[in-house]
Amino acid sequence: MKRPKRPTIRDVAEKAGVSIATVSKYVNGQQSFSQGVEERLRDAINELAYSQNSLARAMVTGRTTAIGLAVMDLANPHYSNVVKGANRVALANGYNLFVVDMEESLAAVRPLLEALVPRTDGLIVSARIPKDVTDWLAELDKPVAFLGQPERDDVLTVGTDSVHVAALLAQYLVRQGFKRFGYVGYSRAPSNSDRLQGLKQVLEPAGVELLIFDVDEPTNEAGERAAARVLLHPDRPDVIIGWNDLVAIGMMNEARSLGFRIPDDVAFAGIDNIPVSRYVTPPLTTVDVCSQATGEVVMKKIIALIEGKPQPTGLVLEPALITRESTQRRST
Amino acid sequence: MKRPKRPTIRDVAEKAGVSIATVSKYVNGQQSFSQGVEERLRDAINELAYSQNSLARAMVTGRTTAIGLAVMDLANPHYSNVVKGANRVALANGYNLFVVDMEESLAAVRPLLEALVPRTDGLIVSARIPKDVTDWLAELDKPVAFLGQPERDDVLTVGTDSVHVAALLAQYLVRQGFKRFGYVGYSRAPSNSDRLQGLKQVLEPAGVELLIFDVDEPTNEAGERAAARVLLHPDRPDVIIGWNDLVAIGMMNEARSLGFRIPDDVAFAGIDNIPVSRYVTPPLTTVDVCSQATGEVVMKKIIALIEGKPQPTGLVLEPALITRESTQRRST
DNA sequence: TTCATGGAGGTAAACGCTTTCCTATTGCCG
DNA sequence: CGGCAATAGGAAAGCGTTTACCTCCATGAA
Repeated sequence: MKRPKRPTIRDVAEKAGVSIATVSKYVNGQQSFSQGVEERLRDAINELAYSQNSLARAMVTGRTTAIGLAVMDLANPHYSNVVKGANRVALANGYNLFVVDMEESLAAVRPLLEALVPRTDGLIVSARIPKDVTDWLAELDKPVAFLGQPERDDVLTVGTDSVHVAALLAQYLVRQGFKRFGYVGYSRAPSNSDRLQGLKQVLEPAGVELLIFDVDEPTNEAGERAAARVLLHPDRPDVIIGWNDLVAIGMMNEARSLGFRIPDDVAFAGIDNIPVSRYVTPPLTTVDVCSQATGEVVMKKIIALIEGKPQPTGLVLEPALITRESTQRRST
Repeated sequence: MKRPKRPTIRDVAEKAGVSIATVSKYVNGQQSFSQGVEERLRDAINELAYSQNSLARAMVTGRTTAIGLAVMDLANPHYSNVVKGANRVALANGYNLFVVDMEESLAAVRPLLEALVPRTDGLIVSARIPKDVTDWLAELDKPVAFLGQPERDDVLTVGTDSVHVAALLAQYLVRQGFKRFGYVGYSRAPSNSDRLQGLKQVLEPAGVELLIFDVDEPTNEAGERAAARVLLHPDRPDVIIGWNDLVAIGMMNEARSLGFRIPDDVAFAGIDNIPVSRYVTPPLTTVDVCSQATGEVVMKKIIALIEGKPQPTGLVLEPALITRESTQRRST
């Protein structure tokens, strides 16, 4: 269909009657040229629609001007926002951002990253990948940053403190007068135990019950499936905290189908503050984990690292409690 | 910080005491080896933690086993789903998918794509990019596919028919008895006029009014901003169609804040059937545009193209009307 | 007129790999 | 034990660039 091979620097040189070195210098704006040469070069490039082969360039310079960002699930708005933030900063600094979706398939993650590494100057990887892969990445010859909770203290990690996030939410809910807490976690995430710790830290001293449930994926659908299990529990919670907003929203929806009034029969809260949490009914109480800022910060840091400026390895962002109607009882 | 240069095939060859050709053959499993060599190779590779430099490989083979997908806005769940579909198919076929977010910044799109082209075996680009870029892409030496409405008939394009999508929705709404239609479009998208055409095609014969408004970006926020303009119009519509679900949801939310009852005072419908449209209150009537299937289909086709199997250039998916409560009046 | 100066433009090596084409060794059969 | 095919392993070219280094010519100062 499209036979014509891409033109190379050699084609341009030939057409313009100069050496390839000259073309290279012209394309990269490295020196000035006599009027004749400059003109011929410009014409040749336009006629051939030449553009640099970034692969070949990267091979010799060792720089790709690209950064890779590997996330667990692009369909999760939390990650979409991280990507947004990262992308803006990358573009503003002249880097391209290549995003790859690991699809929660932890097994296949290594080859995927191996393919990504040589194509980029630095990598941002969402945590929650196998330890051996983490270690391999950390030993790499190029900067790597992680999203989430630090697993090693010698590598750049950006995120909020899960313990703190959970505690923040629990404190507020206790103050609201809730007595029986349900937590629907995602045990495959390492930070699940941190969140539990944060909850217990607040709930135990307050003498409040905590029932723990689990979902097998952090999605709306999993939340819907989990809802009945939680709501029909003999000791039904009066407030349910979802692993994230997606799970909480799924549960809340199902709860309504089952005839529960929210928040009066049962209240819900999530974590992440994804955009839609404002739009569901009732609007969802949640904790803002600075998704977009995370992307921005991690990108700034990794660019600094790429450019040889050493950076502190850990960076924790301050979460913010977002209270909405899903936890505000009229009686209170 | 991380001084050690990545090991190359040469390091492995040296350590194992063989030639680099042998290492290459081993790594790519191209021939059998004597026991001694095989063992030394395996050990050397493990000890050095060697992995191929995919850039160098791509240079010589001319194949990257990667596909690029450039979308307008990754934060739009419609695109997230396209990506999901595409990613699954890519992975299943041994390709990596690199996603880039063009951020609606049409000006900077050309350099971005120029960087992407040499790094991939094929490109999928969401339509709505400048004509000259489209043409440049179409002339490329590698397969390109577009998402959306075909702008040229010699290049693979996958999507739903915008005229049809709009008509489908309009038909249903007319049948529901709505009399004054509002349409809040996104005029910067070429398909906006197709949608208008689809609406008019149905509404004019039915003798139904159509008021047209515009948003400057297809987001929740833009919907919220537009809502007042539409709702306070002297000739207020009894049903409002948003450019997409995001806009519709934003408007609906604002409408409720303004005290309108939905759908009794004013009904809303969107387009795309993004996941959250089920979870808002009331659930949003919309048209499913097969986001995920679009991704799957376009990826299958482009892989076929890469592997030399010619494909039909156009492929239109059948949209499906999704009726929900946001347009179901109790009175009806 | 001469000679240093500087800048335009060229030559060739190198980046890390694959692949074609050889060579040399092995195993097998008669 | 001789001869042949089969096959393990190596040498070298080449993918499209950049870049260090070199040459050459024009310019200007003495």
